[in-house]
Amino acid sequence: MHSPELLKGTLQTILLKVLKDNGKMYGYEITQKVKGLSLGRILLTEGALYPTLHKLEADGLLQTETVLMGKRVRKYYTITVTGKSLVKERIMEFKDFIKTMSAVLQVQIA
Amino acid sequence: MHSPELLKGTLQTILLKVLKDNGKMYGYEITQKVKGLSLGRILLTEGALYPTLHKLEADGLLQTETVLMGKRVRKYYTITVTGKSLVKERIMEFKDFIKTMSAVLQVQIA
DNA sequence: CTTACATGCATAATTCTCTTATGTATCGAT
DNA sequence: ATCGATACATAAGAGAATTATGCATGTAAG
Repeated sequence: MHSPELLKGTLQTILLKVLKDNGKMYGYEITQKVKGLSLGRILLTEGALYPTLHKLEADGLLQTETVLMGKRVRKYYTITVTGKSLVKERIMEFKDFIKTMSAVLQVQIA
Repeated sequence: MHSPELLKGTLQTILLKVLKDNGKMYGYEITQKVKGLSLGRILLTEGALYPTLHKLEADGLLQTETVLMGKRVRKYYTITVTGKSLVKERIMEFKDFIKTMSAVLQVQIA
């Protein structure tokens, strides 16, 4: 994983986006999906993941559904309508951020 | 200014890069330069700027020179050789970060 | 002439977000 | 039976920023 400092502030956006694209998912599944999409570069830690999921739920951006798989508990998360509109906004902000940073650092993107 | 969360972790890189490109500069001058490059989107606060400059100096990435302008003190910063090689690395990391995030968020850059 | 804004540096208290550590527990493979 | 993967959760601590505060000079407007 590359310098994790940069990830700060992007976790919520990542979670919302992955849930928007993939429908119902549970925590561990999300970590694996993000690991895959990032080619192993983003490894979500549980200490960051679960509190953030809880916060997003408390804020009404995610809904949960607890399911028993055999003897194991699984908590499925689904994005809400509010969450969907927020993720759109966040991604636009992220693109704008990249544009701004590229100008400041004088780097060529893509 | 857009959501400042994203800026986290990029401040050191911004300062080093601006000093690398512009030679000797003082704190306030840096804030104005960054404001210009970012078209007013990145407004560095003093509470973040000065402690970070001090840290970069303590780490041997910047050198200082204090000058009296009339009755006012100005502290000029210059990037060191170590600083120059670090900023190169940091910018590469940043580009990699953008690439990774673009893959995760499924957004088109450029 | 005084008030406000820009220039210029600095530190302290607080907040936010994440890492690291810890705890609990199930499942499958060796 | 033991280890690694699966699965959730919280607490303590670190790091990097914001916000607030303090000090001081220069300059333009009213």
